[in-house]
Amino acid sequence: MEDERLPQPDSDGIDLVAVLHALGDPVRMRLLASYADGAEHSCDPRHLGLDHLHKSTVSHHMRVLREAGVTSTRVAGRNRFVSLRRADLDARFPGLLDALLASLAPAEPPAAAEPAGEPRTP
Amino acid sequence: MEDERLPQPDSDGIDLVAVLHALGDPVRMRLLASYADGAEHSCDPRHLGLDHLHKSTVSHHMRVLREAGVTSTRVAGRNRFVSLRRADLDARFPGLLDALLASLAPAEPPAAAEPAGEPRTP
DNA sequence: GCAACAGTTTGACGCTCGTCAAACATTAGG
DNA sequence: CCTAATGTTTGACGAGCGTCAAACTGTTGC
Repeated sequence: MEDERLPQPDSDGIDLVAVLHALGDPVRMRLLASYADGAEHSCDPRHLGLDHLHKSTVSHHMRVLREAGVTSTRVAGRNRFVSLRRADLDARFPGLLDALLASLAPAEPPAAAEPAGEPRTP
Repeated sequence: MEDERLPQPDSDGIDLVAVLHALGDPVRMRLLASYADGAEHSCDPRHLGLDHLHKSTVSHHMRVLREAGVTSTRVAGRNRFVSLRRADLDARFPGLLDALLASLAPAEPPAAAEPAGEPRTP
């Protein structure tokens, strides 16, 4: 048994209000931004830009996201791999995830038109 | 002075997390559904399908929505007229409102194929 | 085995939230 | 004026949330 998943609501059991409530927190929104790449992520706060938070706090937030149906957690050995349930969310709330992710990443499109004189975010 | 508005964040001051937090409550989501028609609505619980709630509770919920930038409240005499800030929300979070409203009204498109035997919502 | 690792669970703390009830404006009508 | 109508504000209460710290579970590697 190397591919078990932590308990989560099934696709049509995902409730919109529960999703919005889960996402109505800055930390969990940051987590969503991390998961937006579609890849699997560990739970270590340092891998998530959340150094300032205790690991039990991060664990709590990830449980909230999972129980709301936003994420899925795969258990492999002593690691947990968390990923976004994009297909399920898109099926149940078409366009919602796209709108959310587009809204929280507004500082990217210009693609570095600067003359490389002073990199602003090294 | 008959067209004053209660304090509200200006368009670019609307925060996504605050909006999601405001909408992460069943009562406020119901209010959003009522406001989806774009019209102005009174604050009376009985006009909003919220008979079971005290008017002060409804007043509180509407304050939360307004302070999050979701709604706007116009004061006219002893009435308050609340409406959705659709243009501002669409400008700041394109597609979000449409996705939300589409997701919470999944029982309408068939256009009443019933034999009109029992009108469900008189 | 055993110690280090990756997360979870439990308990505690302060803070916020949703709700009601009562008191308080402010306006409209007789 | 006095009263009714429409909401808002304040105070109280219980429930839930976000955070940390410490104890715990299960896994990997030596």
